[in-house]
Amino acid sequence: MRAARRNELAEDYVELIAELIHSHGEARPVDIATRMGVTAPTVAKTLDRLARDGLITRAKYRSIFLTEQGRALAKECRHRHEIVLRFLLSLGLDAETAERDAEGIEHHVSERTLALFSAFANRS
Amino acid sequence: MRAARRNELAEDYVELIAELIHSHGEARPVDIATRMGVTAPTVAKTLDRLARDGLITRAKYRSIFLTEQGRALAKECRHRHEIVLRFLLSLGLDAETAERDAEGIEHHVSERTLALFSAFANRS
DNA sequence: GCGAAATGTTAGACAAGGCTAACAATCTGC
DNA sequence: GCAGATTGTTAGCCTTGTCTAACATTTCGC
Repeated sequence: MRAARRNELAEDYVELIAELIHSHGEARPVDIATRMGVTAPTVAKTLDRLARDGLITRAKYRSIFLTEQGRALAKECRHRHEIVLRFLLSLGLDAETAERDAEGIEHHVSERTLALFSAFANRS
Repeated sequence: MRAARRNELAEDYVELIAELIHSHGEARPVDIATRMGVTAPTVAKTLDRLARDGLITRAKYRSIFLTEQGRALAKECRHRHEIVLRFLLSLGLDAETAERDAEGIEHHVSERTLALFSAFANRS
């Protein structure tokens, strides 16, 4: 039973939804589409999957809410993202590249690696 | 025109094929299936796509060859993989976790980050 | 050198993640 | 408070990546 593999897309959506709610007060599909660089129907279909998987709740033509589970995932993702980002910056990477790379890397670091990243960023 | 996004699966296959050719003298679907943890038909279909994309050549019931383009990609991937792996090890990560994380991370590091990883591994 | 085992292929199903086209609802500025 | 703009949804298509079932070929042991 390997499984439990990270669903990167779900993590990115949930993280973004949390961020939109925080910064805009609500998460609307149009903003998600813009930020993710996909079309509105793609967002709609993906949101349906997230709802099916219990990460969000939504109603037709209404903005999106995170479930308890969604909030927990978003928090965990943000935490991982922060550590990877701080680590890359402390290595000397420019802010823009650090942000881009962090988004790719954050889904692939083990707990152990994350701990080392965190320690490195803190001590340097 | 964003595009040119890395095809992780293609990279993993090509890297593995190069490795199998190097270590076993040839790359056979059965070994690819084992190493990738997928079934034989999945490998067959993926190999067809790689052939379509000009990365490998193959003939029915024969082992697989990399094209010039495939070899170039394999070389580039191996190079990236090596750097990421050495970097993680030099950070103090255990070999097994380093190998696993490197496989995930190698597809997401920019040239710039790679250079920093390399420098860090060399100086420490 | 033949029959069984191993390997490879084909066919067909399915889910995810993407798109365009067409339509429906909501919001906004007079 | 209505018309037009914006936003959201639905339908339908496509590719990728995965599987199982069935069949074909090659290889190996004797």
